[in-house]
Amino acid sequence: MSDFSSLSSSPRRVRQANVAAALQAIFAGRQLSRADLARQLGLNRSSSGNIISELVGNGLVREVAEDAPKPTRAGRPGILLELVPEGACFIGVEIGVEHITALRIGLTAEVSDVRVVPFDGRHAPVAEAVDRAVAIALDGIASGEIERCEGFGLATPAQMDRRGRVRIAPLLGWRDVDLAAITREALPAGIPSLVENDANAFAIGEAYGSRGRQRGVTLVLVIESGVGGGIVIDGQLFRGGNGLAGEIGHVHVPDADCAELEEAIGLELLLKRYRGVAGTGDATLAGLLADVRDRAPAAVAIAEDWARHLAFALVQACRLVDPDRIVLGGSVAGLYPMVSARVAFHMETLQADSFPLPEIVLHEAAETGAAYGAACMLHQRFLSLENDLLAGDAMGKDWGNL
Amino acid sequence: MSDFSSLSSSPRRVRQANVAAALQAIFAGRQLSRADLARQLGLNRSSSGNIISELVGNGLVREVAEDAPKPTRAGRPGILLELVPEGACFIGVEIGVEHITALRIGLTAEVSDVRVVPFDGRHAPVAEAVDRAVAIALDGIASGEIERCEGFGLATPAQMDRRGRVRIAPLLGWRDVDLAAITREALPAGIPSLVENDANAFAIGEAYGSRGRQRGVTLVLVIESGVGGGIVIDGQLFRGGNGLAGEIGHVHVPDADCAELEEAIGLELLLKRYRGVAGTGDATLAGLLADVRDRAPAAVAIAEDWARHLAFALVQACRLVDPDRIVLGGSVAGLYPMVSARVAFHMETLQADSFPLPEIVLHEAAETGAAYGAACMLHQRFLSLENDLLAGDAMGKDWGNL
DNA sequence: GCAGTTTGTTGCGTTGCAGCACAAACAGGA
DNA sequence: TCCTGTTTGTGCTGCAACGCAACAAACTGC
Repeated sequence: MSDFSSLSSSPRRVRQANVAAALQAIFAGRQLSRADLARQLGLNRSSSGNIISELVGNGLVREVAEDAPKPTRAGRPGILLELVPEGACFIGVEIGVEHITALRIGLTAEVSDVRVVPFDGRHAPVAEAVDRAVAIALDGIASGEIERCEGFGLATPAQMDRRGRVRIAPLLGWRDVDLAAITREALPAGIPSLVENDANAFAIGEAYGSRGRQRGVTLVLVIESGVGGGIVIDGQLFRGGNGLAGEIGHVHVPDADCAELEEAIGLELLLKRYRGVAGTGDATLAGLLADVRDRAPAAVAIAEDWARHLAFALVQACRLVDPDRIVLGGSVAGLYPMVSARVAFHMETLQADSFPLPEIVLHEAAETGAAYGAACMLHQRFLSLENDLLAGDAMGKDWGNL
Repeated sequence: MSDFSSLSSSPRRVRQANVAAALQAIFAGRQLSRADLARQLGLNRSSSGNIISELVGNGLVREVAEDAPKPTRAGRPGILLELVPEGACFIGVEIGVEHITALRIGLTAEVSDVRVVPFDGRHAPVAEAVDRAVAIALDGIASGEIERCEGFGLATPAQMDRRGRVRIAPLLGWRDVDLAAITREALPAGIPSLVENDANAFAIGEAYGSRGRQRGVTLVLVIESGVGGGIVIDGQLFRGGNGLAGEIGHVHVPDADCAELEEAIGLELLLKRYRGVAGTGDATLAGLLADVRDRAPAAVAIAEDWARHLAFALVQACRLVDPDRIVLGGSVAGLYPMVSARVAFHMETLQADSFPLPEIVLHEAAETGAAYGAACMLHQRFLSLENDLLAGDAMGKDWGNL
């Protein structure tokens, strides 16, 4: 039976919606006056002021101290408002194959602390890994301000449904575990938690980093040993029916010896081919990148094949998903800037009709991307249904895993 | 600059949202009592009754006349409510290559009138085609009740952006025309209009037909000479960045002589191969279907290749879009029931990991699918921001093309 | 016939926004 | 320097819409 209650509203919910909209608008605009806010929200100035006074009282919003850069317009200048960075904090953690990465963001979604701890994810039972992640996060990252902590997000290279149950995580050796429940139990009571696939989290983080939800469709690829992917539509993660949408790594590419994109452009094949031409044993990604940069013919040939395969898969994705932007992340994506022209060439050749090709960009700070994205998902939730702080009752606080 | 006004609310908007939610709930549930509605909407019974009395006054909702099937439960039985089919009407028209199809649906989204008129779309200027479509719709379909007409939707085999500007329509010979504007001008003032790609409209219609917006992801294929496609997410059409999402017809399939799905499973190749084996000249789709049904070996071979290619493309789509359901429409899809086992077999083989395959269904009534979908899009809009009838001002009535 | 249950309606109270008025703060011109 | 025009922030009043409680009505089952 369908539930339409989310569509209906009551006076309480009206206020809740407006408070949330106000927070999102300030987050997106960085600095706004009460009058600006009223215009953007379509509210009266008096209502805007009322909402702001409430948020200031809660310590989430403050007036900007120095008002030096007066834009010198006619009329009384407004008092600019901004989010208080310390007003809330959100923790994002990634359990990877070799590291646990933990970081903290504030209300402005800027990173205030990062820790990267070596961790052998290949031989770690679920409970142990989660306990370790929680310990790193709570003891190190959020030591002083657990009372302000509004969420704990966990990103892992695992295929899971939208309720946070892991179907399979080949890299970590997990299978059929309820990661959401395990995480919930490992945390102190009262901290909302969330678990997500690492590529999906990465995708959200990339789209979210630049000031809140932006319109449009973004396809994100994370290229390491495997190739993960995620799709973000208007700032919301698109999971598909089984939480597997965007899994571009398993898309077919036409080649003699490798059928899937993951095998064709992943780290393994790259190093295998590089070992064949580099001669000496220590063939690393850094070495390959350097050789390509120096235009060593054998390395360039490897890179051009990489570009061709990548372009082919991207064109398939454009036809099905039609993204505005494609973001490349992961260490192997470092190859892209040197062959971006080749990628564009192949894509244009394949796109028979002259349709606008999406913008392709390289993501920096790829190491912390997934953890940052997990934190951003909590931040996004906090700003969209900000309520319990104000209303006092617990409605909504217990948001499942989604 | 982003606009957050859609997120904020005011008493006016509260009522508007609740009225819309009520209409949607009644539409989805067919027959509800005031108390049922209150429960589904999370409102008080008094508010529910208030909203209903307003809707009854507007002629959109009525009490069910015969209350014969008493479910005999404890307590006073509720008075069931239903939508008034004649409360509003929506017109959907498809301009095809050979026909113009026009139909009318009422508030219950059931078709009340259909006309199919021969029309040579290959040599028709835009303005002429649109004028013809409008004439058929207004004179024939909506003759008596134009005052109740709440929308005119036009579906065409054209690639267009979300503002209704056609980039190119190869089958109709159009290029760079503002179809939305032309349609708006061809209509009498006051009738909201909407234009949409035919495959997209078909997709919406399929997902919408069974009682309002349903959750989940549906991928729709329309297989004729070409292969069109559309994606519906939670009842909303997903257009992608340039309005090209779901264009599965251009996905690559690995084969010697045809590179794209459209060529591999479209009508042309099918008939070409069938001509080669059937001997005599009049090779039709109906003949092929009959031969396959009779297990004629040459025809079965053609059908099995068709199944293999289709399965390959569907698996690619599953990896990127991950739909819950796949719907096959168009005349060529009639081949599917005879080879569904082959399709399933190939898909399972390709899906190395044992992930749940989506349900695949055949769509009936494919001829009127696009026109019906266009009408459904208007119906959907009417039910989601039903306002001007009640509020009196024109806010929202002028919904652009989207 | 009576207890128990569910429904539809009415009146009252509360919440939250809009509209209006007004003081404050600034730019520009006489 | 003063005055006009403009924009901002803040009270105050009114209104729209919902929740709550109470009650009559309608039905089942014992």
